[in-house]
Amino acid sequence: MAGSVNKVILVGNLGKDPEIRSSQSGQKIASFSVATSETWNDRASGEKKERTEWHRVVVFNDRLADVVERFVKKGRKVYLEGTLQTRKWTDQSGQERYTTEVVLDRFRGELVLLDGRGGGSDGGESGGYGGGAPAGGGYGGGASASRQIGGPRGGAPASPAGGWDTPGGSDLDDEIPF
Amino acid sequence: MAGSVNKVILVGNLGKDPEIRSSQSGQKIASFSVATSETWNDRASGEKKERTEWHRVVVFNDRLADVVERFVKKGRKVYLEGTLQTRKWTDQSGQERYTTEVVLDRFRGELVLLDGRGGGSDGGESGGYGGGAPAGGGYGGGASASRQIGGPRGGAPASPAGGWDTPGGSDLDDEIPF
Amino acid sequence: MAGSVNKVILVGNLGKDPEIRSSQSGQKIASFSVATSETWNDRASGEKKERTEWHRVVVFNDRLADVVERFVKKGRKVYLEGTLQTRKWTDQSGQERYTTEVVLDRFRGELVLLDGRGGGSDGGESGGYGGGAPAGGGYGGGASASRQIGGPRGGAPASPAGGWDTPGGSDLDDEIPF
Amino acid sequence: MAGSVNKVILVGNLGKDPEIRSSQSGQKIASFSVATSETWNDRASGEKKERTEWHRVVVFNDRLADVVERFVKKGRKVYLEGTLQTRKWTDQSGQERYTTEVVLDRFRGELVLLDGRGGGSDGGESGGYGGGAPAGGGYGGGASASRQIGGPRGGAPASPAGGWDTPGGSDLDDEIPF
DNA sequence: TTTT
DNA sequence: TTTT
Repeated sequence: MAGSVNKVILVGNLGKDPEIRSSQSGQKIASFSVATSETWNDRASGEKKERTEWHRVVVFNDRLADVVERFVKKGRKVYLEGTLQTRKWTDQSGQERYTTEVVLDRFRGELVLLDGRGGGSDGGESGGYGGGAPAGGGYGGGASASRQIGGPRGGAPASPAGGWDTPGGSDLDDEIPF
Repeated sequence: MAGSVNKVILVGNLGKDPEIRSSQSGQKIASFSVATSETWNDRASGEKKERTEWHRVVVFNDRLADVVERFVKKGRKVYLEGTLQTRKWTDQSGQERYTTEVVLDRFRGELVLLDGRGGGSDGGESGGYGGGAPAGGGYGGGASASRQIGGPRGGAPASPAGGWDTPGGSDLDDEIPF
Repeated sequence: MAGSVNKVILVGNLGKDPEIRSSQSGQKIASFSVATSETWNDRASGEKKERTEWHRVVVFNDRLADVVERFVKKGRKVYLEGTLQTRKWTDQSGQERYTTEVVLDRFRGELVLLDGRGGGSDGGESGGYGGGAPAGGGYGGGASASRQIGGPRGGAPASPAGGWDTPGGSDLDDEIPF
Repeated sequence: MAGSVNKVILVGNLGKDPEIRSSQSGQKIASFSVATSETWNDRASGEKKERTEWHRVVVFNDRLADVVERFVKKGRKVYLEGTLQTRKWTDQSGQERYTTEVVLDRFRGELVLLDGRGGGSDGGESGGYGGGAPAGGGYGGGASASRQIGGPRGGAPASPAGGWDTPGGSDLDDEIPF
């Protein structure tokens, strides 16, 4: 169908450290669960209530999965954007099951780390994003599925301002042979 | 958890007419499935491929459910925004199952009708949004869960411009005793 | 026009403490600037570059403006959702000017506080969200424009699960006389 | 700043046909204005009111700009996603001015055509998306800034389901040497 | 004016 | 399983 949009935006915390595995072709895949929750005051009882929702997230994207592996830990808060996908599988008893996941793949998906704190209970976090500067990666806290080469956003952002604000100045395009 | 976001944005078409039912307390509930799809050219085979995803949508909101009942039909394209919720249920064989739905409720959710066409195969659509002007309802093609009273957006949008651009003019607040 | 969507989603940090003022009708209005930025490696020079964008945010919503006043300070990171609005005004020289703002109003807009840290350079922050528990307000870190009464999300979230997962159990509606 | 998000989502109609131009480096650039509007019933007067907002959109992305040039016409409804950017310029009188635009660039931005109708007043639209099937382009109504090569979504979407649902079947990765 |  |  032409003309559709399938987008999930979550801000939440990881319940556990991500699982990292590889596809048959060697692509890195990361998966983890993110909790979102909401609180409200029950009108009837006057009590404060809370409902937590767990979201299964799967990252089919080498670069993003690598970011996950290096910087995303249990307890960390992330902003992420992906698509909603339901897959069918068969359980041990032969029954068909369905699982809905938030998928970040090669083409769509964004991941932003939202806190600089350590990743939760594992004090042993080393080289993680939260521990200081990324270990020589230039990872700046945000990553999208846009491109594979050249870092997080992989080049220069659209920056018309440059050229337009500086008449006579060189067009940004000249500087970015993309 | 403080500080979380749970948001789904879909643009897609309904596979069937919505189902309308009532809760025990008399609240109107609407549910329907929305298809999103994406096409791509398979690199290996050179073939054009398509993948369709079906999303289960549930509307727990009297006013929005009413909009759904009146204007949303099979085949129609909608923009909608809701939250992702997974609920547990037990199937006939006593097994636990999980179903993930996009929920629009009293507090969050938006629904926008995106085409003026008839709603698909049912030629008998009468008084529907797609058939021309809404039949005396003032429904303007967009509806949010923000409020129950006063129509789709229930009053006036924030319009500081008015007051600021027209010094001396009456503050919009004066007109909207909310 | 029926069928339109106007939505801005930002995650960024406040450059200064918010300004709080009142409309003629006594409504509280909060405004502040949020910075978003992106970094990339310039392909030509190999240098790391950064571009910061400043967004003007205005909150026309008593309850949300109150949350801003109490918990949102310089340096804090927020998630917010609003609509894009451009207003015309006349400068001192009589020239027409336009300013584009992200507006959270009575009907639309969401604000989520994303860090628990102190609010930046002003060590004098007192009673702020970042400093510990909100001072007797029950503010849970997230707030939407959905309702005025009853707290952040003002009641109970849609929770069909309850009723459905517990056959024979009372409908949630019974518990939430909303 | 690490950890920020700058996102605009619009669904609206074009006020005029887009303008297409080229950067100094030969990159195609498209720009157009999109109207969103909201209607509400004024509580005081009982009148129906409407407020239309115009958004300036600029596409710095060869492929997307090409899609705009071919399929996006006056009156058409589009879903688009971009980033908010304000640029400074100097008017004829030497005064500094600011203009805020929604930017779709090489790295971020999405564009989805939402109606199959003709593009408005120009009855002469030929070969346009709205006139039926795209004229041999494989453009399927949605386009993102994700990649330059290989069509709209440029390959295969993440499709773990395939491999997982069909044990023994070939991993999708095998088919997509990306 | 923020942040990393 | 997270977080506040």
